[in-house]
Amino acid sequence: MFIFIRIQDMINDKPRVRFAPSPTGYLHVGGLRTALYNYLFARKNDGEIILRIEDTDRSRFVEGALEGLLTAFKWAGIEFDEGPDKGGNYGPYMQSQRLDIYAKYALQLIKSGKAYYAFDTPERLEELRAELSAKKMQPKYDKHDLYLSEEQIREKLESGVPHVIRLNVEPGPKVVFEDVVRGKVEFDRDTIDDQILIKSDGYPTYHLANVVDDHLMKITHVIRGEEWLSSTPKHVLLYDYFGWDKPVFAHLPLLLNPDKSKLSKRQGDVAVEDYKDKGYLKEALLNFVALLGWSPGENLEYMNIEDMIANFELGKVHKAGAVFNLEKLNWLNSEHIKRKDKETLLEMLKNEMQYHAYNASDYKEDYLLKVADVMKDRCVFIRDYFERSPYFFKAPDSYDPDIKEKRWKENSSGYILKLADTYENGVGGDKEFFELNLKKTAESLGVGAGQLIHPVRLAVSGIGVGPGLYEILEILGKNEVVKRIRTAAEKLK
RNA sequence: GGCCCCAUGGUGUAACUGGUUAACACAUAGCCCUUUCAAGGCUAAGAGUACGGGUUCGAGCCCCGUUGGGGUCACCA
Repeated sequence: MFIFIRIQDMINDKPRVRFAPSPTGYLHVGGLRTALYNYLFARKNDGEIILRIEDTDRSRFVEGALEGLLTAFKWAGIEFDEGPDKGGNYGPYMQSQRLDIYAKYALQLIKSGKAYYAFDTPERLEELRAELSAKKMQPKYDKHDLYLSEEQIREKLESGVPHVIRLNVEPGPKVVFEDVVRGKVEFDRDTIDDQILIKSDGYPTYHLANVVDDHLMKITHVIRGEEWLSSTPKHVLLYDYFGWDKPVFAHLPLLLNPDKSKLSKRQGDVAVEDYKDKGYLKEALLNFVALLGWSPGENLEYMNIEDMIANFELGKVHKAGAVFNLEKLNWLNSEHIKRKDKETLLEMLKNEMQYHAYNASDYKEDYLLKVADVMKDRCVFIRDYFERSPYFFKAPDSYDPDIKEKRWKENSSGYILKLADTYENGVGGDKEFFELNLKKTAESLGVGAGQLIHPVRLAVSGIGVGPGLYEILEILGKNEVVKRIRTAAEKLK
């Protein structure tokens, strides 16, 4: 880390990082984590983060994919400094719009002998692969067309034989690079394939495009998932062939399924959108995903984005893959809800109402504010306001039979009716009023307060759990309380 | 299979450049609080750091090997 910072200082350049997804139509939570680390790194180090779309596979074109990505990032609150929607000085940021650039650099490589044309048919390549893997050898291109004469090449090109451009990996010393999270990583050159750089449709492959773009876009740190580690030597070779400075590499540990395989759709939700729809707060998702592979130490777990930026260090990223564990995400969600101020919660509550067939305008603002506040310690999701305390939004239309069985006695109707009268005739309406009068009534009835508390809870809420009874009564208000008690006394008789 | 990466309780992580009984959080169990349920507080159980060697006065931290897991080997990214 120190070395990197020094170099930054020397060339007086801010760190520039990028998130470079292929547009699959949705944002993967692993991608979110990668983007987040890039974002945290950029913000922490006063650098810039750009979004670049790696859409060089025409066969995988997905309509509206960019929009989906942008929407997810907007929801998550991750803002890029440059990108296809924002522009910037290093555009275009869609690789499909940079084809001429890649062609130019590929040609440069051909001229220097570091790349060559190849005219193999897919069938021949398939056979070659089959042959090699039958011999238990690494499937690798055999450099067949490297030895074509200039005449032959010109002839084929002129007659329009489909061709690709391949990287020419020559014998030499090991390819070595330093990874911020993993340290020194080395590969023997003969294990590196003559990767296709330009496909027969004229589009570049990832390997060429990302190296060219990272260089041209002045990317200083490449922070990406571990699945890229084994193709990094190809990239390193490209930088060397071009004579360019290499960026700093940091390969992040993978996000795993409970069975420790790479996090996949088959074993659960994988799109950011899914988590949003399930009711996770962006703060919680970000917080959770940040902790998968990184820890600020000092027992810090709950973090908002500012905390994360302040504490983030690439060097502290863990090496091993991390299992995506929903239980902790749930806990963080409740934790983030719990710490929201009630005004914020009110807005969230109002917004959520539409999904539960309620209308925010049917309730007074300060009423909802009290509800928001009193229930927040009991909610893992905002929808829990409706699932755990529906009685704040409508009078109970049924009563939990188990609670009735347990708490409702023969005399209950009479007792709570008497209490309703006391409430109705009393002066006041705060929780002390409800508590005092309940206790007085119990006393005059010669029974314990519990004989009233539990039936009243059932009467006003229909269930047996929730905030303190007197708080519920205060929020509901005297008239509603009296009404609900009388209704219940009748229905439960 | 080749290559590469990884390995601390069930899960996520901590343990300064090797230094006393391996720490925290989630989840689990119990207790306290609350005449409810949560939240909160307290406590418990749960790893001797995959295994085996080595270096060292001393190793979770360093070295070697083994095992296990993962990633990657496309005209996908």
